[in-house]
Amino acid sequence: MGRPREFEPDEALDAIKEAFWRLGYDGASMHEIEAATGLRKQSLYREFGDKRAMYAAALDHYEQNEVARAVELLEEDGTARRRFARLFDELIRERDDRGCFMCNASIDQAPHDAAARARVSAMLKRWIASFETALAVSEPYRSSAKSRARKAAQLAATYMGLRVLIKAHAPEKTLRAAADETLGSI
Amino acid sequence: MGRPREFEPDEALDAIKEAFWRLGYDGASMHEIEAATGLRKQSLYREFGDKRAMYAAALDHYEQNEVARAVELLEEDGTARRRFARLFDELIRERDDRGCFMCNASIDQAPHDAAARARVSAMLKRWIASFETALAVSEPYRSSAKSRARKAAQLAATYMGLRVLIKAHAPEKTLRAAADETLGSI
DNA sequence: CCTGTTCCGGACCAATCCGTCCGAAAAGAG
DNA sequence: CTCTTTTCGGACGGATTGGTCCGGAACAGG
Repeated sequence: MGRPREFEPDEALDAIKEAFWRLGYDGASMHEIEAATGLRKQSLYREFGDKRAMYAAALDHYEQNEVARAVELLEEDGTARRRFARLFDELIRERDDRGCFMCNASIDQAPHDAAARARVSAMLKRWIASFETALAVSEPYRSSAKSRARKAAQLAATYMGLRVLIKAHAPEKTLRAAADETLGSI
Repeated sequence: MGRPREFEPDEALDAIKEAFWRLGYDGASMHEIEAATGLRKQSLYREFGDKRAMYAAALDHYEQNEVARAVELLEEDGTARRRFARLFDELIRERDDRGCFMCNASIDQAPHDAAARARVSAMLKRWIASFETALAVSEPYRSSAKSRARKAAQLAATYMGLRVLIKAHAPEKTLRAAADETLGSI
């Protein structure tokens, strides 16, 4: 009974995520979010709560989509090196200047927002775990937990660093060099 | 003639930098900056202009101090590997959770602020150039410009990535592993 | 003394922010 | 039709923001 909701919550959340991702928490005013979603603020507040809750939901949405997609990419076939080459190649080819939403959140919101901090922390664990899983298909990483953990940590640092360099508009040659140098050591 | 200025501009700028570094551009209100510097807003506006100009000056101050200090650390004696080990060791030992002011700026201000973008870009170039200089004391990097550029790019990505991981409170073991893995390949 | 500059502290302003509330229209269920 | 719920659009409030301005006190040089 009652008038049915006219929007798709997941689509709205996707637009909210996009706004926060592109503009940051402070940069994305409720006015911007209204424009991005095409919804009025009451609809947004009723559906998601306040702005903080929208941000937390946006981070969750990022994990369930962008992060999950990268994890799947690492789970496709090929040697460990081949898998990471796919990940890094796509990263450099797209050169998404919104950066990594998780990295952005860790810098501009995690210090003030406990909910965001918890989500960043959980997402980071998932990243590193999936790096280890992808490494484990090849030697010596399958046999040696130590070399697996070390290489996963290095790859994680390189990945995050590349995303920062992309955001800072480093030349493609630098990005390629950094990626190739690390990929070659797998 | 006239009453003399009672504060040291460089000390004030240092406090301003600290506030922006710790809180971000939006998080550091003029009220916070007054508290951080111990000065009233008129003194600040007269000395530095508006808030944007203070942020730009803070970035310059960061380059002339923190970045310059790291560059000097890389110019001390030792093999290339030893030099970067010093840099990374200090990074991990301090685990400064303000993060890298340049990285922070590239994420939360560079997209909207052309002056900040230019400073980030210049600082990044300086970083990479100093990495190449430090590498050039050892073979094969002295002889091969190509391997020098590649390794410098990798080290830059690793360094930025480590700073993000530190900000995200990754466990020390992960940081150490990432640093050691890359240092070992120099 | 006089003049010029800075300092303090607060008043003030216009804008923006998040969030709530209202009224009227729309759309489904009973 | 009557309920109930959602949607729209805007008004509204309370807080905060960056920035200006003012008055009086402090401090220097002439």
